Amino acid sequence: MKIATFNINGVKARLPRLLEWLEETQPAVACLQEIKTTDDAFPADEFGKLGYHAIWHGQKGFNGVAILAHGVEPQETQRGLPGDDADDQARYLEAEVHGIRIASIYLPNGNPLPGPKFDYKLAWFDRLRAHAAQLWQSEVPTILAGDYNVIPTDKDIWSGRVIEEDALVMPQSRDAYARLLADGWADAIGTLNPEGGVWTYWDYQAGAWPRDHGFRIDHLLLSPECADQLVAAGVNKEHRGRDKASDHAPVWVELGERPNSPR
DNA sequence: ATGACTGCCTCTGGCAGA
Repeated sequence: MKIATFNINGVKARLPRLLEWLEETQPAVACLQEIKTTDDAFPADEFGKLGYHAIWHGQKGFNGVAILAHGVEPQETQRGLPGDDADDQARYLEAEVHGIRIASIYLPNGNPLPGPKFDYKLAWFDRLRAHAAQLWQSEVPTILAGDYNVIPTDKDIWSGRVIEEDALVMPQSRDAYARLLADGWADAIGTLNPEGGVWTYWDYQAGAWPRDHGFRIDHLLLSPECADQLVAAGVNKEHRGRDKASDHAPVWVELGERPNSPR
């Protein structure tokens, strides 16, 4: 079963690209971020034509997350990240699909820093870790998928020098991400590509795409029950090069019986 | 090279993104 995450940078502007990606790669579940639409304008019918059921958490103008599931209704388990009643940004949605709990996460960017946006990012990270610990205790197979807005190490960016003062690489951001991994969550792409060099984002500016000046900020973190089932993971890089593409590429994991696992 | 883009909701320019 393939589970994917895709920061689409506007579900309405990106709809043809998104639909063709679903048709071509056929993920069982797709987590979307930055849908940038209010709930009433979410194009659920278009996904329905391809057999996908959807839940979504929208917001006017920016942010917004969704979960699509092929042939089955996602069973929503959480809308909005717990831990701060004053936080009204649409950045977290969670559902159970085929017995797997799946979160679609759009972690705050955090720039500029220092300042309230960076503080919000770090506080959001703390809340995510606390909620993830609760999910862990439930022992339901879980995948925390989305745009974490963290470049985990210098192996995850084309050049470590270019954005050294950026919220994506600051030690506080990297430490917060590392704490999730230390809690036991497995970074699927990172685990299978220890040498690094895998990108999920290329800026629209400065010829970043044709020069392959990218970095890795979209992650799928797996609970042990899911990590044991991990057979492959990758990036649909080619989709980044198409007309009117998102600045992110889709990232996916394939779960199933591992051929070498003991019976 | 100090440059370079894109979407959104219009206050069609300012904000947000990364």
